[in-house]
Amino acid sequence: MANNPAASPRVRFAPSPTGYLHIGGVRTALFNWLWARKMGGSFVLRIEDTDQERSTPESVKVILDSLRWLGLDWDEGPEVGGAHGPYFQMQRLSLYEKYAQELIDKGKAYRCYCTKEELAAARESLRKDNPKAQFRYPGTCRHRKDRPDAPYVVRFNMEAVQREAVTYRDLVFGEITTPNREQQDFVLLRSDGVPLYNFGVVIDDLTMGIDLVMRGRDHMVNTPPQILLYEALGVKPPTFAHLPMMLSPKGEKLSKRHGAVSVSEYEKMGYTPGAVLNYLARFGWSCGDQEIFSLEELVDKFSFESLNRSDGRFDAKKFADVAFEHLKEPRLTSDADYSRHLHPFMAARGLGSVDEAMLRKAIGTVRARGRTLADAAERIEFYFRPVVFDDKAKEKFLTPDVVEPLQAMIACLSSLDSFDEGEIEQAIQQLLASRGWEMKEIAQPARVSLTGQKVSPGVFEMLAVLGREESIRRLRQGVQIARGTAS
RNA sequence: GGCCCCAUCGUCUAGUGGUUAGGACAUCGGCCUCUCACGCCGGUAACCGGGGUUCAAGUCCCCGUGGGGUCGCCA
Repeated sequence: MANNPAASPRVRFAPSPTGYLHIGGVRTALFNWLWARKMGGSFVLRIEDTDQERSTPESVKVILDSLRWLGLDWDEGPEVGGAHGPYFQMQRLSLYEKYAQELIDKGKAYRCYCTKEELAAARESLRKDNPKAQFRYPGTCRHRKDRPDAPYVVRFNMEAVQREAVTYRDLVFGEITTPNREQQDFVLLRSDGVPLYNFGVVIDDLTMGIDLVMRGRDHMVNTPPQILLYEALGVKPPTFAHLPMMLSPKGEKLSKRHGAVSVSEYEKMGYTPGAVLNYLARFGWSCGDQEIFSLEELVDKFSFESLNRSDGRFDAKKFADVAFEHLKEPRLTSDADYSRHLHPFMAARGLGSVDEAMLRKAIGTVRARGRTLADAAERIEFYFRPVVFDDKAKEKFLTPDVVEPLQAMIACLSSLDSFDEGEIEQAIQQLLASRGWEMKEIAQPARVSLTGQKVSPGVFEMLAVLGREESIRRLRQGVQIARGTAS
């Protein structure tokens, strides 16, 4: 691309606090964050709370918490402050007022006294006369010289724009040209002085020194009027980069109808932040054939050249696989991180405090099995509580004929010097060889004794995690059941 | 409908004029094996259509077609 981004960019993520943090929004935030981190720039968080109908403080908290959980830290914004604050638009109203006045003074904007009702009526009558026509504000108040004592909005004056079209170079899509006849005298300030999206964004990006605006392609249509606004103010517009959209599996706009779309839902399902970010990063961006990335790798490898232009469809199965890959690989989720992320899921099962050293060893035995943290917690809990027997498992595998092998196993384990997995396996294999038994004969009885279930990690690795004392205790219990002397 | 954008397996994508069109997920076989997994091996599967340009086009151009975005005192 001819337009090179600045060396030390100032980028921003500007969500509106009207609900949860949408994964599409996370992807936008991620790409901005990656670029800032890679280039040593600044990632600014700004809250666009000008929709007073829908904005709530709870949503602000949810969004901030989600970003923190993901690890997308912001250099300036709510709670951390910064030199360009405040970072809530509703606290910047005087700024918008000031710039609006400047535009009015220059003849680039004007007060419009038309009421919503009048506009709605005009829209309606046009629709009746010519259903195909598109309503545009006719500029009724453009040249009014009087200043009635009535509510007004401030509108941009397209008449003051000389050029026929706006052309800009998008970092992803290349040169984009939009004819100005598509624009109209759009509203800058509402009658209550609160700015509309396009005006608020421009004034904030300008005053916050944002030099690269990276956002979803659904905003591409906002770029020309925003550029017109920068020009009317006599300043150079930032560079723009639009991202292809993430659509639903059916190709529609992604919404809650299509499953989980809020980050917190993935947190609850037991996906790690790294996995969420990984999946989202590979959506519209690629790096050769590599699929799995750590956050550090993403920072290192992100570039605009490898951003895609076409929209894609969200694929929950692929996402689930990425989540699993991250849990399997200690490089991506260390034992410490695994343990930390697993904690809430253990707590939910009443295991809020377990021995950390044992937990970490246990994690090693479920990494290749637990597809989510929730799943892992379920698979791991037997280590930390008395055995709960599955009736069918007990009936099928703890029968009188397994008493002897189980007892031999107990004796064998009792005689070991150390109790690590390798040594256990070696000793048991020797036992099997000497008696002419096969592993498959004793594996299920041992497994059911140790876990109560038919499905579990490998017998040797479980013994090593449980330790000699607990292992023998559970095996003895198995023997008792097999003998029929216990139920 | 106007304007803007996009177009490689079902999905995410590699590919920057010359490839048996590669990888991943999903799917289907098989192997490994103490259960379940992991892992490994292999199969099915794609350049939207039509015109150009070129010795040569998935790659460049044009036109269709299809899909998406957007047309508020929402963001």
